[in-house]
Amino acid sequence: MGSCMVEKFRHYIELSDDEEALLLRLEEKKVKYKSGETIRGKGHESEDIYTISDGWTYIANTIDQGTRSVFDLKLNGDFVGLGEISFDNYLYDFVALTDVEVCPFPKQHLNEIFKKSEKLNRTFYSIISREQAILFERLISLGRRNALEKVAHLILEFSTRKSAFGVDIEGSFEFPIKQDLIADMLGLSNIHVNRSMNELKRHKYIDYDRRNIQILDKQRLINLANFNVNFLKRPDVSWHT
Amino acid sequence: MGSCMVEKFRHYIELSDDEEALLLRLEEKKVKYKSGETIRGKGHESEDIYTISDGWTYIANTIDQGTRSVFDLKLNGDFVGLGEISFDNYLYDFVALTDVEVCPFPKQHLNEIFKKSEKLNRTFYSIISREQAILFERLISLGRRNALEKVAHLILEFSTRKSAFGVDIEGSFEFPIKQDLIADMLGLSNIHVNRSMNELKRHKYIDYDRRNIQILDKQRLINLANFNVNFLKRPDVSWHT
DNA sequence: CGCATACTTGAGCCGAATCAATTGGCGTGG
DNA sequence: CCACGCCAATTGATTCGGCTCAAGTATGCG
Repeated sequence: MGSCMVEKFRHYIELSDDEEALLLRLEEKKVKYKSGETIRGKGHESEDIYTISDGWTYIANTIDQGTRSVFDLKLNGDFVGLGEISFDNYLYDFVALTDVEVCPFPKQHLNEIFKKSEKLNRTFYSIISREQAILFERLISLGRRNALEKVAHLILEFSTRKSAFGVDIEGSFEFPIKQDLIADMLGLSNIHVNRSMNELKRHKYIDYDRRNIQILDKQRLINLANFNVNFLKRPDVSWHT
Repeated sequence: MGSCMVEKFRHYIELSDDEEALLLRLEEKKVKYKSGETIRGKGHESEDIYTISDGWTYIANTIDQGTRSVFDLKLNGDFVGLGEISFDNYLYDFVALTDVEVCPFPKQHLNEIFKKSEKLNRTFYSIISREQAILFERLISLGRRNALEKVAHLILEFSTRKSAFGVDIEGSFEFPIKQDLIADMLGLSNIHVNRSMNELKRHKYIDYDRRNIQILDKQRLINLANFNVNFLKRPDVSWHT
């Protein structure tokens, strides 16, 4: 099978052969990690950027042995480290949530890409742009939504992010995330996450079991969460035209 | 006086004459806004990126006539719109907090810069990188700090951001921000922000009046807020070497 | 001097945290 | 194939931080 990354870029732009080759180079090396392993710890010096080729990972910060903030999940086709590209040491932990396969590559490869392809350079700005939009929406959740809305919004966010490139079978999708992790993403306690998810289930917004979620009434969920359907849309890379 | 932007870039890198000219072009046009004016409303189509040449502004999102999220303040020398570069419409409001002077310039100017100077291109990645670090720290505040810690952290953040390029006179600095705005940055009510600030004052962490804050015991404040002194440090742009 | 816009303070309430069990699922080994 | 043990999910009781509502006080400005 072709590279997930190349496929993803093809959603944004047309790729020349040279450009495809440049991208393929980012995924030459593949490394596997087991669920729960820290791929790259906070403070660890690293010259590498990563691509997720299979599985789920997350970026987090732990203080005080017990309080953790989870900034984002990184899925198949996402980059990790782009936003920290100018820091010598990684500021946060990068952890395998499921068993994963990731592709580390040196930052220098990016410089080469930037140099050789204006179009790819712009696409990377787009990608960072989208990452920032996700963070902004998370800030809204954390600051101004209650627990039920937070959980609802998160579910919609990942439903959308998954279905962007995968299959969306009747709103049902894989969601192998422990409630503790959701709690640390949303600034809640795991217990309250549980209560909120059960309330969503009880009121027929969603249904779920240990590893799958099904959205039963998407529109009502969107209303509840005040979900902005645009913020995850495919970024535009042709602002030069 | 020279351009603030050029001066700021000089903190990061050496600039050739050509590069300086490219940057100066971004600040050719200057526009003034009065305190409270919306410089560029959410949803408004815009081809422009902005530079702040004087004053304070903020980026925010308002829903429901009463719930607002303020993502960040943008000060002298900051960019606005970089992170939204690939969206046709601005996703959020950009508002003048004090009387300000801003410099709008078309996105196309950036493409030219990226094309002509690898070094400047990398510097822009660095700038975005730092912006992201600020957002991550805000996520920690919103998710896992209590009101007192949130306020303490915010004060330290802006103290640091101001002193990076300005003068830091005995920890006292201008802080013309209404408590409502702090509340909407931290996900609190204005009333609770008030109580928290007064508690910080009562316990001699800080002193303040309507427009200035003075940090009385920086180390104690840093401990309270669990402030990471590194996250705002000058990003590195030489990751290619 | 008077109005408007913050800032301040108090009382009561509520959403979410914490503490404390209990249940259920699943992998492992006997 | 079942029993054990672990870990996540669930449920209940209680507490508490921060919100809301409601007044009152500065501060600045025309």
